[in-house]
Amino acid sequence: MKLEEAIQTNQFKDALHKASLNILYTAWWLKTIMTQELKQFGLTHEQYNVMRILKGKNPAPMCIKDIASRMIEKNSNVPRIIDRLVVKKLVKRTTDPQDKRHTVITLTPAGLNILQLSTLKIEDVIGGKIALEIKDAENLNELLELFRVN
Amino acid sequence: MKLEEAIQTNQFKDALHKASLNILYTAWWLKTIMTQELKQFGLTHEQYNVMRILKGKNPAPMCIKDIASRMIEKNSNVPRIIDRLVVKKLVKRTTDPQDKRHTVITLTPAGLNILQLSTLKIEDVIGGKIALEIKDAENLNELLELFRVN
DNA sequence: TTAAAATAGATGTACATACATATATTTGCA
DNA sequence: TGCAAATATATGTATGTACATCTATTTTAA
Repeated sequence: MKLEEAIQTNQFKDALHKASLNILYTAWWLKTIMTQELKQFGLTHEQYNVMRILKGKNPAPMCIKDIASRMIEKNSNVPRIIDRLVVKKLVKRTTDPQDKRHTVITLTPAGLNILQLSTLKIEDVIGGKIALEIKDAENLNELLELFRVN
Repeated sequence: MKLEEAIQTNQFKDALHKASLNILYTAWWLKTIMTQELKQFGLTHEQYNVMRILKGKNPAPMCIKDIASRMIEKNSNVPRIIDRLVVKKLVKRTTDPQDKRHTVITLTPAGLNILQLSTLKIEDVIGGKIALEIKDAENLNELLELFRVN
């Protein structure tokens, strides 16, 4: 859907203003697709994101701070997202005996399993819904980096 | 800041996967800048967005549904955002006598004033922080539309 | 003409963000 | 050594999203 149709307006100050709204809308659109797909696994987008980060180091554990530094949304309250994953027994939380300030988190086998299943599904859907050539994706990445310059 | 640095990884499946994360991160980055600037006016990003939508029809009132249809995030709970603007006396809420199902909202003079001040500030900051040529912005808009095709 | 369906909005709950503050532990230095 | 500062995490509150459900009003069609 075109942006103008999605937000029922074509009153943009200029192309930069429109690009700002377009980025916000596209991010919402993408999150919504992922949220829909993750529902069948009982996961939220953010819980999935934390689990993917954990998988990057698996089977080694990660502390809260290291997880947080890899989150897309930098103000994510990681301890509380972990709370919910612990309740579902998808991760395990223990205190690092080397430094008792650290809470260390590891994926459980059940967590790893559900992560693999949901990742297959997500990649399937993303690949199927998003029809962007490699060349265009690379170009998009460059423009987004430029957008954030400074 | 480069995406790789921002989320402390360079493990992307392909350019499309990277673009997805890049869009989510850039949206978060942009919202954060706006949130910072709006703080001095006691507004959140979403409250500001609702007020801008109201300004588009000002001085005519808008009903909740019409406001919602123009929101970027389509699941925004508009009645509750309005609640907070009413408390701050930035908008007025009345029932439409023509159709009592409709709640109609208008900007107050105070609301219009704060909107104008905050818009000046926002445009200043956006213009100052985002160094994207018109040509690049147009290109970015095209790629985002392509990203959402289907 | 009146009862069912549609429409508009309000409200409840779970989860998340933004941010301030509190607590526990470790480090560093006088 | 011992205490202040730094570090890591937890927790409280306001706001917002996602979504289900409830209420009030209007439209519709038998």
